[in-house]
Amino acid sequence: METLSHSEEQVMTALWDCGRPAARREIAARLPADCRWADSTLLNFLLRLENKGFVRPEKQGNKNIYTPLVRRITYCGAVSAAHLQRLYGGDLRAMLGALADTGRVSFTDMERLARYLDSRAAESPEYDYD
Amino acid sequence: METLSHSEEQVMTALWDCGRPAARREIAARLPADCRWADSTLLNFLLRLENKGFVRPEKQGNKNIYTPLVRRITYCGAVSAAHLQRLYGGDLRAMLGALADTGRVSFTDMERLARYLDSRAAESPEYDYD
DNA sequence: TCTGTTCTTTTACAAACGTAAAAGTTATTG
DNA sequence: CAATAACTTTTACGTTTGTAAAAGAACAGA
Repeated sequence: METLSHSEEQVMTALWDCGRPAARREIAARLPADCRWADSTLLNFLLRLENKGFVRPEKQGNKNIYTPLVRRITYCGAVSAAHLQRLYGGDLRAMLGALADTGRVSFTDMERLARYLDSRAAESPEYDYD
Repeated sequence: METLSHSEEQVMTALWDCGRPAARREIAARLPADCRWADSTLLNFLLRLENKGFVRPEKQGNKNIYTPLVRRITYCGAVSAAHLQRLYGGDLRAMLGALADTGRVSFTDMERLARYLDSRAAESPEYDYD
């Protein structure tokens, strides 16, 4: 999958947050506060996203309505998998260890995660990809 | 912490893999196969890493010996935390869910992770940051 | 229909990145 | 010591990224 730059990803995230195809203004409204861009800036990112196959614009009057062509979970899964591979050779435990050892994730978080994994394991055998 | 570009990170990883301060040649030897760069390319990345405070070079004869100034786990923890925040708002379960739902992590991996978390929880209460 | 407003598209430009040639310096060896 | 080999430093250049002004198209109200 094509990779996104930081800004492109922020735009895409805002669009996903809209929950449905959205126009420029709606997307802008969902952007984090530190993204107070000129209109043309945002539209340029949307154009780059279109070229990368992440959105399809559709004219509606003089406005464009943008539809996401990649699902959020698909993108996030791919990016996280790449991250995991790049930094930890694919070892999940190593990643969690790093997060814990640098105080980025608390004991409580880890416990919650453990419980989540247990429940998932119990009720979702369809995730056995081995 | 200063962020690293992809290439800079690869160089840093190679240096970490050396396990001790290392010269250009040793670092080059640890680089992944797809990084067959000219000498000056690698040295340039090392210079950029120096400017970002990640390594300190020390002349030894006409060679430079590079010492890492940032520990691997510190860097990895920070990058993973940023990743987690950026894509999942800090929710570990969401990240694991995305990895599992896109088939990037198997049921067995998840089980292993759950066991790891349990053992960590049992024997390492010093990781309680709440 | 004229004109101001709202949108988009095109063009632009500086900074960061990937990559390496050229130039300069130190070591080595015949 | 002269010539060559090994290294590093400096300079360079095309691409991608962040950001927006300028230019062009469509709409809405007087």
